Formats: sequence, structure tokens, C-alpha cells
Amino acid sequence: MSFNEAFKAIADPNRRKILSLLKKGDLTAGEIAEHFDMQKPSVSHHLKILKQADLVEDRRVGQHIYYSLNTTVFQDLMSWFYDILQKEGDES
Amino acid sequence: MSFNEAFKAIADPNRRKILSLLKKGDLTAGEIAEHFDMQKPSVSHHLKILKQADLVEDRRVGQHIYYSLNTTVFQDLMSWFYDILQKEGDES
DNA sequence: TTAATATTTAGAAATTTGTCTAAATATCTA
DNA sequence: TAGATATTTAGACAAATTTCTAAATATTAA
Repeated sequence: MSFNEAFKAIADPNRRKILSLLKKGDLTAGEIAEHFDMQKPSVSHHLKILKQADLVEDRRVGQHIYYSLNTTVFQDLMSWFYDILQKEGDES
Repeated sequence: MSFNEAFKAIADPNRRKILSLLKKGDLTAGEIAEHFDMQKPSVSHHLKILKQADLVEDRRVGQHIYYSLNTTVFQDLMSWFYDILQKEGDES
């Protein structure tokens, strides 16, 4: 079910920015929030949507919650694009 | 400006279905509508959003309007995914 | 020109989404 | 245990989205 959820999740530019930030390494919720003008609860909401779409994972370390990319679903999304770009009848 | 528009456009499952249908060849608005339970004006609305995102092109042929895929923006979207999946420090 | 067909536009209604503030929960440290 | 810090949850609200029906536009054919 998370294929559609993932497409919806990446539709928001703030969430895409979060994913780009995480590309460079894991970050805590607070560190992520520092990169935005939004309030922290809003960032937390976006993180929740990314988590539900299986695009990120979280783990608690003391007071902090670290977020990291989960690349497995990205593969699925890319496959959809790849399939669209295949020409008709191209069996390769 | 159509990078974000394109991501929003593909967030809707009906619109992704339209794109998949067009992969197999150009179709008129009416032919596309036949594949959906929605009313035609709703399909027309989705086609408009895809067109504004530069994901499809249209051309009139008599009474019909044919829609076709425009793959150039797909390349840009895929690049974003590709970039996310690159490991940090991987300069290759 | 009139009627039929194909498609879009306009406008309304219901749902979803993104953001905020206030409050709750979890953890650490004194 | 009490206070400070990190984060999420709850609930409200405005804006955006999706769908519908009715009407408008464009084209063809009689």
C-alpha cells in the first residue's frame, strides 16, 4: 500500500528537502527542523508522513530521535519511472 | 517551475494511470476517459494538470484531442531520485 | 445553418492537506 | 523527584484538491 503513499509523500517540496538533507547523513528531528521556517510540530508531521511511506526510518537515542533514509521504496518509485520511459514493444 | 508541479501531478493515482495508458500510444480524451469511472470533466481536469506539468502534450485532430507523453520532464524527475540514491561522497 | 459529437470551462460541495498553538510524553541531569 | 530539553500528539483552521453537474466551445456532417 505504500507505493501510492510514497508518491504523495514526495509531492511536497518540504518533504523532498528533508529527504535531500538525510542523503548527507542521519539527523535528529531538531536538526532537520533548523533547516525550515516552519514550527517543529509541522516538521514532525512531515516526518511522520515520510515514515508512514517507508521513505525514512527513525530510532531514538536518548532524548533525540534520529531519522535516516530508507532507500528500498525509492527503488520501487524509480522503477515506475523507468517503466514509463520504456518504449512500447521494447522488451530489453 | 514545473519540477514541483510534475511531482504533484504524479502524486495522484488516476493521473499515473493516464500516463501509463499513454505509454502504449497516443489516445484521445474520450478514449482515456473510457478507462475510468469518473465523469469526463474530471478526466479533463486531470489531463489539464498533466499538461501544465509538461508531462503530456495535446494536439487537436478534428473533433478529437490527442494526448501523448512528453518524456523530457520524466528525465528530470528521475534525476532527483538518482541523486537521492547516490551515496554521500560518491563522486562517480 | 442546424444537429450531433468531443471536449473543456465554470462553479459548487466534500475531502484532504499543511500549518499553527497548546498540551502531552520521553529522556536526561541536578 | 523536579526541572530542562527534545519530540510528538491533539485539535483548529485556511488553503488546496477532487469530483460532480450544467453550460460553453469547437468541429463535423446533414
